[in-house]
Amino acid sequence: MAGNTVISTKLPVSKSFSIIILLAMSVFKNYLLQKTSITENEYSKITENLITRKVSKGEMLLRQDEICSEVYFVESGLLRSYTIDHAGKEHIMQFAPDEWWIGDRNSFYFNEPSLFFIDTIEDSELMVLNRKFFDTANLIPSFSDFHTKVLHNHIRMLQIRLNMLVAASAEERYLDFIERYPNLTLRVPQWMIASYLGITPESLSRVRKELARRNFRPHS
Amino acid sequence: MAGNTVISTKLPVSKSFSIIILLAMSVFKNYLLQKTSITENEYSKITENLITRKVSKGEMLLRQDEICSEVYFVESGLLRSYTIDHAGKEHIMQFAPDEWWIGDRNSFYFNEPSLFFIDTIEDSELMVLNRKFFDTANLIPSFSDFHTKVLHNHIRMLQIRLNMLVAASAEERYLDFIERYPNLTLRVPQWMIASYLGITPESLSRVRKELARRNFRPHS
DNA sequence: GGAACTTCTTGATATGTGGTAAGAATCAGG
DNA sequence: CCTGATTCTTACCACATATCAAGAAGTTCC
Repeated sequence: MAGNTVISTKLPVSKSFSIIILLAMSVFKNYLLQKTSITENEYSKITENLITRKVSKGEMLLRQDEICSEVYFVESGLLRSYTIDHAGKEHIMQFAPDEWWIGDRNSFYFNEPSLFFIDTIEDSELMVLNRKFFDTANLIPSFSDFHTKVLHNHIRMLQIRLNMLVAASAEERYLDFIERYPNLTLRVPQWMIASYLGITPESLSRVRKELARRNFRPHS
Repeated sequence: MAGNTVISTKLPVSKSFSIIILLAMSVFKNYLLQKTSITENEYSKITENLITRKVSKGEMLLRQDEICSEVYFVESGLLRSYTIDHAGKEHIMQFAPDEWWIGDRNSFYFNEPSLFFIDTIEDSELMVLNRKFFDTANLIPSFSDFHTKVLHNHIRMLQIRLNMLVAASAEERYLDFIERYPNLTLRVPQWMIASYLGITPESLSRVRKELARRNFRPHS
């Protein structure tokens, strides 16, 4: 991966040092220690029975109507969750690149059949979080607070998307997407972006053509 | 209200007794004692500085770009939250009838400018919940757990709506709405339901006409 | 390196929902 | 109870996006 290449080039000592440290611990550990004030000890304790899982592109991790018994923290790679409607069409609910969480929170929390499918768009490494992890970790106030924050972030994302869907045109939604997720724009096939935006791939292609005609350049 | 009328009719002693108790305490107290395992003492403590607020139909409680510093628990009445797009059109995000919560959770939690407006559709009585209330109440594990549950419910509602918007036609969304919220269907003006569904009032009128033509009867 | 598949584009046409406008029905307030 | 305001309906036309179909470009894999 990119990180390894960086190591082998000459860097100021302090910087390469910190990168080594970062590689030495798991992405999840680094993430949690940074976002919360839990100690290394506490981290070891709550994660002692956890496993990371390598999944290759296209693997399915959750199907509609199954109970979601694991939430994933993406250490590397890219996942998506999506529904399939009665006409057999997919509708992407969420993308989850590095350092994002993915899972059907309702299914996980309420033990209900899941509304959606989850699979991988790229080869990925996941930290697999089960109910026991959340039960234990939530006893630590710092984690619990952070978890509440994650839930609020999720609500925000959903609200913004809902509002875009009812208030904005396909073109506006696309422009919003590439501004909000510039890296996803490059990593994700166009038809998936279309699905996320709630339009067909053909329509997105036309939107892009029209933007090109008007000489639109992203990030300029 | 309906409850008072019931009292004056003859009921088995135990039932009328419980109704009197219920009327004697605030709706919010009854709700919390029922949904959580907090004690009366704890309830008194966390609510000692709270006020209830009577608001008449049409009053605005939050405007776009303001910081949402209060979350409301609806004791009676009906509220809505909505955005206004660049063309000046309203898009209803949520209805909040009796025993629902309403507020901009992100604005409240992250201290950000709110995305939406909140006003009353009917004369209402609200329990006004401020940050201090949540800070104190969340120290009680039973409340904190329940609050997490409320957040998950909110996420579920948003996800289902998002999915309906991208996966279902206007007619399907309307049928889903009247099944999911039969009482709202009667209390809320049709143009607001249209707004909630993401269509124009004219379109909803046509959807209903078409359903009538096909002899559709709700709840049959 | 070529075959098979997937993705993206483009054109022609269809469909669902929107916009405008007008009238009917219903509601609210003095 | 009457008057004005709001809500709902209907008709006609417009427009955004969907659908279908075909071909081009790009990717994957043996």
